[in-house]
Amino acid sequence: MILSLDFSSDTPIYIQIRNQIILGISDGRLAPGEKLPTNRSLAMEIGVNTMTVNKAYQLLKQEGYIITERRNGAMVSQNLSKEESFMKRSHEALKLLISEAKINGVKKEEFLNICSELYEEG
Amino acid sequence: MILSLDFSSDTPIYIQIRNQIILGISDGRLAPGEKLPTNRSLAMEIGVNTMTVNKAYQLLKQEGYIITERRNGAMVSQNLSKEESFMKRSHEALKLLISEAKINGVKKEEFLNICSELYEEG
Amino acid sequence: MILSLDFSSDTPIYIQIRNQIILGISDGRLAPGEKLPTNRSLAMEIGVNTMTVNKAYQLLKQEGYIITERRNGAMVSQNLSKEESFMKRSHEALKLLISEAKINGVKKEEFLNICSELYEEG
Amino acid sequence: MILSLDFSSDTPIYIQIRNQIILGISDGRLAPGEKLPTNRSLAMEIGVNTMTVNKAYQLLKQEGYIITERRNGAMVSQNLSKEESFMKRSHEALKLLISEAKINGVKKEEFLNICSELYEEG
DNA sequence: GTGGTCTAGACCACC
DNA sequence: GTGGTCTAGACCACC
Repeated sequence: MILSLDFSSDTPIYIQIRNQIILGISDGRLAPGEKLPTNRSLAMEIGVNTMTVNKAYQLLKQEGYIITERRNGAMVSQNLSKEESFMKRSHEALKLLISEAKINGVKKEEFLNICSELYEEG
Repeated sequence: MILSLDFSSDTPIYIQIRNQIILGISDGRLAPGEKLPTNRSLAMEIGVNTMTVNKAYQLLKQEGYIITERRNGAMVSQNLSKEESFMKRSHEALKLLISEAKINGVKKEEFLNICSELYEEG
Repeated sequence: MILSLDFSSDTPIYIQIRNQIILGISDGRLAPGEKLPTNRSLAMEIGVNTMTVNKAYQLLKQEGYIITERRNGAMVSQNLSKEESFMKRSHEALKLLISEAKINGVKKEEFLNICSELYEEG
Repeated sequence: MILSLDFSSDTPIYIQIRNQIILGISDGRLAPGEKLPTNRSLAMEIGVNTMTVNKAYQLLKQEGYIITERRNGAMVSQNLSKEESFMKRSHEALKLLISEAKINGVKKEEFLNICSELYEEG
């Protein structure tokens, strides 16, 4: 799995790493139970410090997307949480995105179609 | 129009101001062509530095949501439909939200229903 | 407020800092709304790296005990969360402590008395 | 006696083994004088290294909960009452738990009731 | 001035 | 060998 990072972005690198891994899980490039690269190897590969990778993994672990074991490294969580609270948490962000879409003249049907396609994609 | 800010949030204040104004435009509290408060008066009202308001306005201007004229201050843009720039900007964020929803077990129908409701709301 | 740290302990320093601050809030040495030292000043004072203090503050923030603002530094949260979920989270740790007490011949009344005293203390 | 371990927990395996054995002694599943499995058999059973079991046993021995003899393997200690050493060891942990409970709005009566129930349980 | 992020190293506990 | 912690620096965004 290849991570595409933008070092000049405002989004911190560890957040970008987190986001990329979430996208990977969502579209199936990373399967539940699959091992992730070690801190060191991923850090080497993408040219960042191990602390930065560690921070991303800590966040993903805390969010329940991965688990880390001292002996086996990190792997994608096997029972992804079906967390009811998720939509509550992301409600505000979604509301903002939809408001922007509306202002930009995106009709409801159109917006739902885009969402539908993105959902199918991965 | 009242802006609700959370000073202890991770989201920078100028981004919060921007977001609130976008929500206001979307739900009709701010009409196209309507004048926004001056930097100074808004800064006074919400208790922040004028530079912070200025930064929010600059961002909104750059995104095409408002127009600023030296004489008249800022006002909501009157032709707001430019789908393409929006979809380019927001595609990534929407994709991430949908990916997270999927991983958390939110079914497509359910997600679209929520979007539909939020679209109707404001 | 003075923090007593044990650098030779197995408990990581950032956890010790967190624990000490929780104790301080509990016994009133730190009042809700009170400002905490800045990362830098606390780090200097106790002779650790700013990252270590930062990690402790991040944890306390995430647990809802403090809030951090970029401009004002960190302060004790003003509405401490009355979180119902707390006893659920700490149930296991309490169960273990009580089991140890029992094995060591501490009678129920005695244990409750100790708890009662500790509760009054701070 | 079955040990339930969580390999993805932050708590080291040898500590989890120790804790489970303490819980077992407390609720009577393990009686004073009862023999514990050998290092090797327990290690096999739960799928860990013998060193890990050994470390747990060493800790339990040091805390006075079990006795190890070269010939007979390990067994639950027959005289388990040494209040003082326990209270010294656990005082700090209990104090912290109670402080957190207080901050989270758990009243003293409520806390004592929960302790009382847990004490009866096992 | 503040918190937040990041680097290039290092050491340690666990297994 | 692995993740976790820590240091001594540095720079940046925000305000």
